[in-house]
Amino acid sequence: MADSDDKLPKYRRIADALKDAVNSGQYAAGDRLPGENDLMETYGVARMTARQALGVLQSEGIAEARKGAGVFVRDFRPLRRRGIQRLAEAQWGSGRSIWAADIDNRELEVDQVDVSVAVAPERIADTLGLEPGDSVCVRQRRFVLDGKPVLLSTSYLPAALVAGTRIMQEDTGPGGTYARLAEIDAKPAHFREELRSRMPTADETAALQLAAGTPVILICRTAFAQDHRPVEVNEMTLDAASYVLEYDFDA
Amino acid sequence: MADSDDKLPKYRRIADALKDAVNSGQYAAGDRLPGENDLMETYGVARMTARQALGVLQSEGIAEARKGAGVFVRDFRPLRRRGIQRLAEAQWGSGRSIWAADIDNRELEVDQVDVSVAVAPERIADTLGLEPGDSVCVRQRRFVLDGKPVLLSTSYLPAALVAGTRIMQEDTGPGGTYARLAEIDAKPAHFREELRSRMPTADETAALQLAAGTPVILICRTAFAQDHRPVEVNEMTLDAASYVLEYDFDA
DNA sequence: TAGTGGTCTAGACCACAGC
DNA sequence: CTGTGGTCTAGACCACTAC
Repeated sequence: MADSDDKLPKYRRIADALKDAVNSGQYAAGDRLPGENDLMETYGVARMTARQALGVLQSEGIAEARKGAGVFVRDFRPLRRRGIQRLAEAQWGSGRSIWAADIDNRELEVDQVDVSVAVAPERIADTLGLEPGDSVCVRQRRFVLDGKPVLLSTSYLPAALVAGTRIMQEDTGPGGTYARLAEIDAKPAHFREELRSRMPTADETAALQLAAGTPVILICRTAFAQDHRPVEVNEMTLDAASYVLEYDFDA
Repeated sequence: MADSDDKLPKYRRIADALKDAVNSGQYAAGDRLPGENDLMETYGVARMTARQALGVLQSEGIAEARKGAGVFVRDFRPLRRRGIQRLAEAQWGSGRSIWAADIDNRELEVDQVDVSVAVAPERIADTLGLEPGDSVCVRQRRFVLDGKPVLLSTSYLPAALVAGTRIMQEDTGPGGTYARLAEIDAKPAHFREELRSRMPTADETAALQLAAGTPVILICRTAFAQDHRPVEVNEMTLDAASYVLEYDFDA
């Protein structure tokens, strides 16, 4: 109701009607919506107009087109990421992975791993307090939930610091990178996370298999040792539809 | 270079060429990009195809169309919001607004204020531990930076708790709502912020004057008193292009 | 094979911006 | 006023999906 369509373009009215139908429960998550041909007939519009209406729902993240099959209502069951508890020393200090703190009885797996050494990009060198041209250990990973990629992570550590440690290997051992840093007198004591959100690039869309209308959340985390020296920068790219981020803190 | 266009659709190639030109600095923020007519001529394509190419840049938040004028490269200078320091008691305890912690020598102003009493929505009643049908004080505000709205905030407090206090007025006085809560034995001691990101609804697009291709960040903050009783829920909607969120914490 | 969405063309009229 | 983007039509061919 309240279809106060003064002079809304046709495609907006059709889109609004579809959205109302979805919100009213007429179509549930996973259901197929009326296709281009259906809309052309129902509303007496041209193909491009029906298409544009369906495009609105896709760009708002409400629906998802599957080639040759139809347009479907998207599901939305995000993972809860506890920003602070997950990095408490009790997590990795006890040999558990910090990623274990993310799962709500669902499986979060590492899908792709790549470890290499390279010259530090300028912004990383700045943050880590390195000289231009210094090398860093680069650890790239992709995380998959229920078969769908949800997170890309690229971690940078000063090569001079971590040379010869298990951090240079694909499997960093119990407690992960942070437990290993603790063993070489570089135990993380303080973290800073910076968050942004924007629409994905084509590369990100491919790597995370993102539906149209899904933003990404960028997290840049810097880990500092007790002496305030930065020891790691971790740049993450999250499928925004797959995550809720939580931060708990005192006044 | 590296235009490895195997079988990319025309509009994607045109879009990629434009993106390269933007990234290489050929077009700076605020510059006008080649219009539909220019692209039709340059690439020998139909109007809808040129249009689709420009649509890619807009939906990725790179460019912004202005009716009757052209398509322009968007500017991007986000505001830094320090999630934890800004809520430290030292902020509001000293009579300063928590919003003062957001500005980087730029003006953040309240644009619209509305204070009312209403029945608590179900999710709010749940979070605040109220019975269904209980009333809440609802404080709605819009914040503007450099003339552009960047943040919508709706704060809910139990009506029984704040009745008769300055929290029910538009101007809550020095230190704001939290300072007033402290005066009635409900001083916030702990906070939880939950973050999501998604594409905006039509209402949000209008209220925040969002360009196409701009996501919103949703923050739901719950404030707890010393005795762990929830005293406020604040739902915020941020223009994602206007904000960087920062959280600092110890291991 | 029939139907779906993805891409593309070649036109059209409109509202709005800037000169 | 001219040019811009916004909307819309009526066709077309393709690749893919499901049956």
